[in-house]
Amino acid sequence: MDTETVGRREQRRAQTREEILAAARDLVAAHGAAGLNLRDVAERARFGNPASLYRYFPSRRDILVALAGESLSALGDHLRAVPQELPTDERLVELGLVYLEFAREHPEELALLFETLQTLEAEEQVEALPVGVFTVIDGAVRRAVDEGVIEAGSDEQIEVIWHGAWALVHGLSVIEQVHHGQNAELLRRNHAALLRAYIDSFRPGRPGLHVDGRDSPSGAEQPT
Amino acid sequence: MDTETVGRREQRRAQTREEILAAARDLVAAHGAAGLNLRDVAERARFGNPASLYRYFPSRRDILVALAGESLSALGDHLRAVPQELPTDERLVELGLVYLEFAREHPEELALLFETLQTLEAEEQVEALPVGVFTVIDGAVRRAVDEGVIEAGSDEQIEVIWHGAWALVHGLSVIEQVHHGQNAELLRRNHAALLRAYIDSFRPGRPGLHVDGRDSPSGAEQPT
DNA sequence: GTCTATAGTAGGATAGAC
DNA sequence: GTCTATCCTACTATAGAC
Repeated sequence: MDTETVGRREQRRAQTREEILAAARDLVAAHGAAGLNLRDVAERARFGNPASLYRYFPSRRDILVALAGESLSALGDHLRAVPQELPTDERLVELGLVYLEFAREHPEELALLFETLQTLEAEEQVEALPVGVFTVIDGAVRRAVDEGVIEAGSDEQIEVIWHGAWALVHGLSVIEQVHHGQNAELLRRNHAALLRAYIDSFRPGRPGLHVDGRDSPSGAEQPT
Repeated sequence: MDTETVGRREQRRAQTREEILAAARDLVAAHGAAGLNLRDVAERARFGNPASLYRYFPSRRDILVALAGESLSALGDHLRAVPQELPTDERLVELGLVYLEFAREHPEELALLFETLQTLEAEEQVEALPVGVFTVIDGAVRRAVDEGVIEAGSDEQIEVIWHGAWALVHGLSVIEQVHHGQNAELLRRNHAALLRAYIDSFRPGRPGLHVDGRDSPSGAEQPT
């Protein structure tokens, strides 16, 4: 076996895969994941017909999962681009705004990402997607705790806080999408203020978060 | 024209429409809106074939829009069932928990609702959907302001606060869906605590929300 | 590894009898 | 207003030549 030849072949192959995914990404951005069909992908990737795609991906679904992984990775790149040098609380706000910007520019990719997360079991998520991206947020919150910007007494509390932050930010992105006109603008202009308010609610000396831990038997009160 | 006869006919017709929607709702709950097809709807509504559906709805899409309207209406019923007598801040938390419960029990319907909101323009939203439901949340926040539980100086501020609350709650519902196992449970158990923290951040005497109003020229700082 | 051709399936919508 | 029958389109995926 000539390893160099194999290396070239594999590189070429990986490149073709990338081209297919790039074509698919454009189409998803334009028509949504549900509207993606292999004919268009083949055409856009300059294949004569869809059959060739099956040399690179075993099914349509695998293309979408790979695409979701790339989207998550891209989101991670954006988040990591937020300077470490920013004051910790401002950095948290900025991370949120970057997420919102990503959601605004790539709404269909983000929707695909959530759809994919939903259909995969926990272990499959780890296999198929670069879930390490989430450590960026976790790390930022941990730093805020270390520096005393926010107060948290346990890992679980930290987890709840950053999941809540993720929820707030993602929810804002969803609601921004369903609004049109003036209301959307008013809300968008106040995203940063809302993020600051959320962060402030965990500052030391506040009533704070009373986290109900993983092993504690008493659940929070549930309606009906 | 015998108005009574016409009345009966129309009532009968409305009832059949309801049966179709009920069938569609079950199928959407089971397989998602994207998976809904008219053959299954016809079968489940005890029609011999899909053709008859077109006497009641002009297209598949119209069925889905009508369904989204019913889902929003049902959500409104759940929200209105939260007792007015509760202390104002607890009532806000409870409204959030009820939303989360609804999202947990009817995830596909809620997804359809957002999908529908997204595809409709602002005026179409008002025409096709019972958007008055949103006044329940708006009203609850206004009462909190009147009672001094939270502080807000303008209608715009109130709007931002309740849209933020909606975002947080909806985001939590989405993130709950993509989590499996222990993490999901930890987060779910702390939903109420997160909602309380959010509400507390608008209590009087806090740094509070500095809302950037609809007509003010300066936007909040945006990343890059 | 790319092509042509096509199998196989499915679903929205309509025509027209009753 | 419900039925049978069917058109038409579209899509994933595979077979097999080159």
